[in-house]
Amino acid sequence: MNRVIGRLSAPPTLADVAELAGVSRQTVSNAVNNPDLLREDTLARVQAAIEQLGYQPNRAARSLRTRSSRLIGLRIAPAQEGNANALMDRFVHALVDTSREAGYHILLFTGDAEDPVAGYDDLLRSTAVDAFIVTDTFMGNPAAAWLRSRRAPFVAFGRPWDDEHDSVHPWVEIDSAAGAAMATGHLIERGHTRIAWIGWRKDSVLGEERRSGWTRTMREHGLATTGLASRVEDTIASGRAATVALLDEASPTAFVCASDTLAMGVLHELYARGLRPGEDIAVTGFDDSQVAQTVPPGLTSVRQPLEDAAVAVVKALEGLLGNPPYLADGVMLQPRLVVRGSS
Amino acid sequence: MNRVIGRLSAPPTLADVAELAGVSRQTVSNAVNNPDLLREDTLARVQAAIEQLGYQPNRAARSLRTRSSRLIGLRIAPAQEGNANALMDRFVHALVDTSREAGYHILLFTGDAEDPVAGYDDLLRSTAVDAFIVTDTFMGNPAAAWLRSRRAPFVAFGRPWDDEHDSVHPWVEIDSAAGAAMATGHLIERGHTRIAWIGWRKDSVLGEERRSGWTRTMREHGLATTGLASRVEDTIASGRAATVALLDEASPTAFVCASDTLAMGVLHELYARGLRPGEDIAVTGFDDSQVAQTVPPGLTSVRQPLEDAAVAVVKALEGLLGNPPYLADGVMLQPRLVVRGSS
DNA sequence: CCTAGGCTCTGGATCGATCCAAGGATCGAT
DNA sequence: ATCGATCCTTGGATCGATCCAGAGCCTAGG
Repeated sequence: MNRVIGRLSAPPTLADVAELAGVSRQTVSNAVNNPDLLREDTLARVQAAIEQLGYQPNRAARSLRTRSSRLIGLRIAPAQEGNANALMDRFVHALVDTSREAGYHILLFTGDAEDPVAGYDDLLRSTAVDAFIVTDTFMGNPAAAWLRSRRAPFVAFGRPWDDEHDSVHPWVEIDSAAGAAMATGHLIERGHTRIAWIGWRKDSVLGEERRSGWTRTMREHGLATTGLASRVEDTIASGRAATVALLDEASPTAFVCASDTLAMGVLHELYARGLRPGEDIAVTGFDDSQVAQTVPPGLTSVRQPLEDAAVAVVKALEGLLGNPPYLADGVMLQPRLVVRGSS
Repeated sequence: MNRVIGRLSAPPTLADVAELAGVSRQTVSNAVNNPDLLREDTLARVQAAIEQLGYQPNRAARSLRTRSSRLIGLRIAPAQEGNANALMDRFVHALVDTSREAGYHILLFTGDAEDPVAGYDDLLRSTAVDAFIVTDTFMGNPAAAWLRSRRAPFVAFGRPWDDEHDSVHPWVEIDSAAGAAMATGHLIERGHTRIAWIGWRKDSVLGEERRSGWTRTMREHGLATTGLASRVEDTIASGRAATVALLDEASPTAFVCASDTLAMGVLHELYARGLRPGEDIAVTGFDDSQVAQTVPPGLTSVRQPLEDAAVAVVKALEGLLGNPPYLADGVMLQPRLVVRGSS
């Protein structure tokens, strides 16, 4: 059976529109890009022709001439399973929405596990994207330093990770310490005094940042922190192990965790002991993941304003790619606490 | 303070390579696209020049000439919160990985809520992408029918949704009925006989599909289904309400759910009643979401082979975009059951 | 009446890669 | 030595949009 497979019929070009409207190509181009250069009646005629033919500029041709693709590269790290972090998903959605309004599309890519820079390099050299958004900067992301050395435009979601305070690229960050402080303050309000911290290992800048929010708030209220902190890997098993140790040695009545994953570790141990979160022991997480939203009785969690972050990122991108280019200031956003049954 | 903002220095062009290697542009082009047309020593010389300059073909120029962008459009629906479905995330990851190997990149876009076709139309008319991947076909997605009418190449993740058995586009689907059957069979093995079903409303084709897996398996084992089925919205609250009704009226000892979200509804009610999932009442979900993986004591769930699905989708795409184009057959993949504490 | 200057509009060149048709080199056979 | 065939290489045209320089028209001012 010989069946014709769908192929696009050739779309109309600028020249087609020009002919129909009885003007030159350049005039049509102006109608699209600089409408105020045209006389009113000409503009109307051209727009009618555009409408009639359903004309849209060919992206490849435009991109070739203007040397800009209106695509933004976003590298996505391998999906992690067995934890509760689905931050990226929400951020990507927000980003796609926001950048569409600014006339940009998001191009996804991955790289080798070995060479974190490979994917960036390819896209850069083939001039496939105008800029990048770099997300996991807190881990000392080598891609960012590399991009900077290549003078490639990019915006970091996360503050500059190195000592260089004189940052040469825009960044957007969410105030993690404030988030942890909120969670801690909330538990104190509820009458807790022995509040434990379960966070990441000391080499995580972001982890230490979040921890400082807990430490600060405890201190402000004259509460002791000694023996109440634990720093582990970001897995459920580690969170659970930390819970066991803390419960047995320091008998806290509440846990503030650096991630929803760790908080789930706490919930696992409570479940095993037949304790009820929110009634017997309070727990808070970080990220407001779907897990936090759905686990019974609901996990109180620090929600990051990813939608606002996306807006700020895109705004910074527009600055970078604008003419003249403009280097936007760093932006610090405030998270908020979503209170649920676990506290 | 006047600081130079990063701009890319102009990348080398084909002509640059040609000059360095002492050959013509076309020869360099052949070295890249049809290496076997060159004599061995010429090829080596050109490749050395390419290496030395770090040359990569300009995507815009290539795309303009060949009328193909090597980009695949993927529309992402607005992120849904408060449920447990994070299917898309895993699928997108798998897709990005797989399509990279095939030389494609994934372009994300969204559309208006009102006009589901708008985003497709723009990308199509501006020849921004070579093809689309359409994901939510089971809901009677109008985009698919529209794409077909425009003769635009696309692959559906999900079977053709309408009556037209003579499908004119490739599809990849996961055998939902088999998944539900697995879950049901697993519970029967564990000794359950009164196994309830909580699924989606009757107008969901996919929902009825999954339900049939439960019905069939129950029947095969001579078990009654009367009064044991419930069809509701895909929310935690609905799932919980259905659980209440079923527990009170039909006293099942196990629940098979059409989604992890509904299963979480069951867990919520069990939690409220002080019942322990897996010990007092067994529960299974669908999709193996992060929620299923992390909720204590773990939710048994049907895991879809999204990585395999991505591979099949990309293979079908390569067929569609190949020369000559080839219309791949529909592919049906089998899910597997991930057993956890809830059963 | 003439010209300067503003407003519109135009045609040719250009971006960088690939398609195409034809040119040159090489080789064996006659 | 000549010819044809094969293999490799080449310059010009092309994809569709935008940049650029300048042409035509009109009005205001001298």
